[in-house]
Amino acid sequence: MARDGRLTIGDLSRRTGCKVQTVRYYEQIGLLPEPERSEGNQRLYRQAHLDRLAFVRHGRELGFSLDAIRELLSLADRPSHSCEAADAIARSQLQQVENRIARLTSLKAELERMIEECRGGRVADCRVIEVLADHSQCLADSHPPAATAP
Amino acid sequence: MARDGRLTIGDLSRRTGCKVQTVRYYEQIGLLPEPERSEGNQRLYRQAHLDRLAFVRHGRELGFSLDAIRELLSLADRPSHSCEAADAIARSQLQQVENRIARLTSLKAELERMIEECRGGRVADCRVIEVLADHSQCLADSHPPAATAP
DNA sequence: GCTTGAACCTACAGCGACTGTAGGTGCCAT
DNA sequence: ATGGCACCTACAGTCGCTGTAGGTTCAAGC
Repeated sequence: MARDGRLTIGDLSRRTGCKVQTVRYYEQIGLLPEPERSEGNQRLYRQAHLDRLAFVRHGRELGFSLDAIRELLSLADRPSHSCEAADAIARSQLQQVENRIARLTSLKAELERMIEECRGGRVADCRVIEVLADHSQCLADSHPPAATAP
Repeated sequence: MARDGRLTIGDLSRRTGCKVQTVRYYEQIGLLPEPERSEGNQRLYRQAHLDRLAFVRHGRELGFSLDAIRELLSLADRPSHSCEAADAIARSQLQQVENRIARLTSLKAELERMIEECRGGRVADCRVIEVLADHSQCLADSHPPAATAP
């Protein structure tokens, strides 16, 4: 830790579990304010930066987009306002999470069915390949794209 | 449909629900073989291309990565081999889907808790903001990054 | 035969949310 | 003074598409 309770970017990174590059990225896109610099041009952060970064990370862990977090931050900066907007953002996030769970649950069922019926023989008889090749055997709904890996 | 049962890229697109650009993209990354061309340089596909594309799309709907699909395709091309590898890919995919469901379920619980306790007052009292600001109130596990939108 | 307009072509930029690399500078301990 | 790590900037790459610009081909209608 730098003197006067100032934190280097590495300190910030260790305390939030957020990579150094990601901190710089957040600054670049305007999610974190530019901190002071040392004489040698290194970033020096204060507690307020740490709090703000923790807020961002926590939002990300809850699946909020950076845009949603940006909006939540700007709401948090005006504490006397109504929290209707924050509530709406959270509700929409909940809705999306529920949709994803539903979709993944049906994928899970189909994957289990595929695997269950694969008896470890030759590829020609493999249900995994067969099910993929023939959509008509499929329970899952069609076109919407699958979730990407986290 | 072009003559001789050949399909244009638009036909392929309509029959698989896969956008024209995406078909060209799959060709570019080597997931689909280059088809013949007409005299005017337009792609002409056969049934085999349609089957292969349907396989790819179905795999994507089940959440497989393009790399996993590439491997499944190469297995499908050698039908006399053991299907052990295909089974392993499907099992690993199932594992990932289960992990995502578990993670999303705990996010859902925390979002519900946040929303439940937000009584629509001022931002200063808003649980949504408060929970985001204070990680110690959190039930969700920490560092792994949140799922991205599907 | 000619015109129109949709469908096709290539090449490339952009999305979100980072992550990694190259090449250089600062800082601190020994 | 020197070693080695942490820091700096700038930019490219990841995944799986999607969109755009600017041009060509095709089929149908007149």
